[in-house]
Amino acid sequence: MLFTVKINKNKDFLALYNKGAAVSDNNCLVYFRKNKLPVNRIGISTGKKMGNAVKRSRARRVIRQAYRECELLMPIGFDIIVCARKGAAECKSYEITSFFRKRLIPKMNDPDAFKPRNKGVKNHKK
RNA sequence: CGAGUAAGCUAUGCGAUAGCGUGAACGCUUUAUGGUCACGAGGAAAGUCCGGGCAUCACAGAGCAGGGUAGCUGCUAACGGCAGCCGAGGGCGACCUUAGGGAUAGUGCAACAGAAAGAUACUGCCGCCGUUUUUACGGUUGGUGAUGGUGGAAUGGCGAGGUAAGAGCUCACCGGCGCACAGGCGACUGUGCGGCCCUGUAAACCCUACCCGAUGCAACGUCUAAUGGUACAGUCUGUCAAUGUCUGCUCGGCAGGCAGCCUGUAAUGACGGCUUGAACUCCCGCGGCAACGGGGAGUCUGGAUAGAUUAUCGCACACGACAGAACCCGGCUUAUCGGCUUAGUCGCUUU
Repeated sequence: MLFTVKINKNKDFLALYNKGAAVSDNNCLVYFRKNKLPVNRIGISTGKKMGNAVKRSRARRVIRQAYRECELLMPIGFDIIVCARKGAAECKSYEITSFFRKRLIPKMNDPDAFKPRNKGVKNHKK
């Protein structure tokens, strides 16, 4: 992968869960956030809810393949975390690719993408 | 042909495009990197239930406690594994199952039922004595031992003899126990003799024999940036006398706590450990019933580190189960769509 580093620190994962913007469908849930670096950083999370080790590996591979296909289209300078959901083990990789293209990339390019989400959360609490 | 038994093999295949990890040589002044070639999950990789290797330690040693194993002989690095055999049980048979030491070392328990779950007693049977015509009733009495609806289990079973009534009291057969002899490395088997003391339970405590230090690769080792005196370690000095640790306890050993000075180290990251090993394949007029051992030739073919070993499409058919290495081996157990091979057994039909 050309412009991409892997995320392997629990600290980074927690920061994204709390402060990142999110997009989701049945197969996966994506958090993202600007990181002020010249590269993208990606992490893939497959929890035990997914199933056994074979299913989790399958989900991880499909997501990685989808990311690879979309990589050149993405803006640079983001942290991204993809959490696999139950559908990810059975679906084809182009399903996730199209999800990335139609939903995720437009939002990443939108400068106001994650401001409204934070406000929205606060408003719900009030 | 059908039914059944045992052992073993296999684990969708092929192609196209794109991509990932490791290694090799090549290209480039070097780095970055580039294309090329080779290789890249399993029979259970799983559960983590046993056994080892390897590593570390505040490991002297002894005893007790604790844990494990439990027919015999062998195999093995070792085992709770495997092989062969013995005993017991099941099947017409091929064959299968077996947590299979000790109940005369001791203690405990045996609900309900039943007279009784150690045995003394009660009830019964018979003798004797007394009362009485007999029957029957009674006894500070003697003998006897299993008749007593039960129960998982009742003093070996069953038959005959025997007797006042009975009883292994005697006898035949069967079963158990002990001793002797014979066979076997041994578990054990066979034969003979003997007397009848011997309820079950040890996945109840316990006894006997043998074995066991703890922790696991996030073990452990090497190198290193920055900061600050934060944490840890060490020497020395002063002071305190309680504590920690060696699986638990005892003896015993080892280490001390606090303050000050000085010296050093660690956190982070990288690399090693990390894959050549009790390895795999083939062969032998090799040894052994076998597990296994010996010899010869050849191969080396996962080593990731947020974790590579794939994604998408097409074709074929029997429409694809369970399932993904994380230090490495030997087993066990559990999950599993199907397909195939070999060797015995029983039954039927035909010749």
